Amino acid sequence: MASKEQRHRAIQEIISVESVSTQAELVDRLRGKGYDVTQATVSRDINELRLVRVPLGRGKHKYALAQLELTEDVMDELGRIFQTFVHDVDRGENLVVLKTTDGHATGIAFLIDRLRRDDIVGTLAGEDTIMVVGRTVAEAKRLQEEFEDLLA
Amino acid sequence: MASKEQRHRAIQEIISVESVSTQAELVDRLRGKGYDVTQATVSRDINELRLVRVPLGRGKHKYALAQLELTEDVMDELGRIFQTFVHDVDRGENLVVLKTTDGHATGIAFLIDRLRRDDIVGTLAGEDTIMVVGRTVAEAKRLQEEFEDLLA
DNA sequence: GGGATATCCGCATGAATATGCTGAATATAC
DNA sequence: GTATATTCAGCATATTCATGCGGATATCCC
Repeated sequence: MASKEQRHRAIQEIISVESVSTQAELVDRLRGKGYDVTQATVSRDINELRLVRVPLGRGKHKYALAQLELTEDVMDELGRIFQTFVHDVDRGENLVVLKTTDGHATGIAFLIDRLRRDDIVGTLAGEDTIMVVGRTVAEAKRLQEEFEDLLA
Repeated sequence: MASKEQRHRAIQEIISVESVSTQAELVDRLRGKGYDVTQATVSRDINELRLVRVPLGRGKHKYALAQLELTEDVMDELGRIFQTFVHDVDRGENLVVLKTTDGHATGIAFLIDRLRRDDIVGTLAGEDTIMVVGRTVAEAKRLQEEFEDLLA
């Protein structure tokens, strides 16, 4: 018997390949692949998979994979990680310097990069040090404060 | 008279601050701010703003700003990073092992974690090695293939 | 001004989605 | 084994959302 998990994968595959605009349509596609389910089940699947129905304008819609990283989430995660691995925040002009547990600088720098903030020009990571290059001194100052808040 | 554009701004502000789960609720909030509209209008606004209703599990939902990066993007980025830093992919049962340029394992492992894939139980990173724990051998096998494809 | 055209939005309703309830299947405990 | 709990999914329906239509107001051109 086709498991729920398999069906979930099938759904993700379908919506990432073709453009599905309603659950009824998704039911059709699933039936085509041998998953005989109803709209109710698909609705629950969509909930569990956290899929979103994105409006495309002119009344069109399509289902899409939920964005896994909302900026808030990244900040949340960054918060947790900061408390664990970051020991110190300092700054010289527009350069914010973070001291981390040995070996974790690169990982944290990756995460910071992923924020894609306009006020961050880029990051550079060594073994236990990250340099975050702010666009301006003022922006770096604000950044420093934000980072410090994460530590608190 | 309050313009449509102002109302659009108000909507974006509302949903980014509080958790709005239905259009009716959004109508209430808007009325509280002096925008006297009906659900129909809000529905049209949501379409124009391309807002999505994200399932949060247990039947809860909230409206959110359209998401800019879909999972595909993360995979794209992972692809670029893999080509630069990952040298080898191997596997023993349900453990996929990645060999990376020295010092980059942690960073890449962070990124893999962020995919939050159901088929990945977790990752463990050393200096130049990442172990990705697959949920099953079959899934790990598929993962290995995916990773290898990224290298190609 | 007045007619033509376009935008906006409410109403009513149709379309789409979510869910309470139930029974069946499966896992877990005894 | 049987008993008990949990998961799963269908049905019927409630809830939520989208939209055709028409009226109101605005805009432009003559």
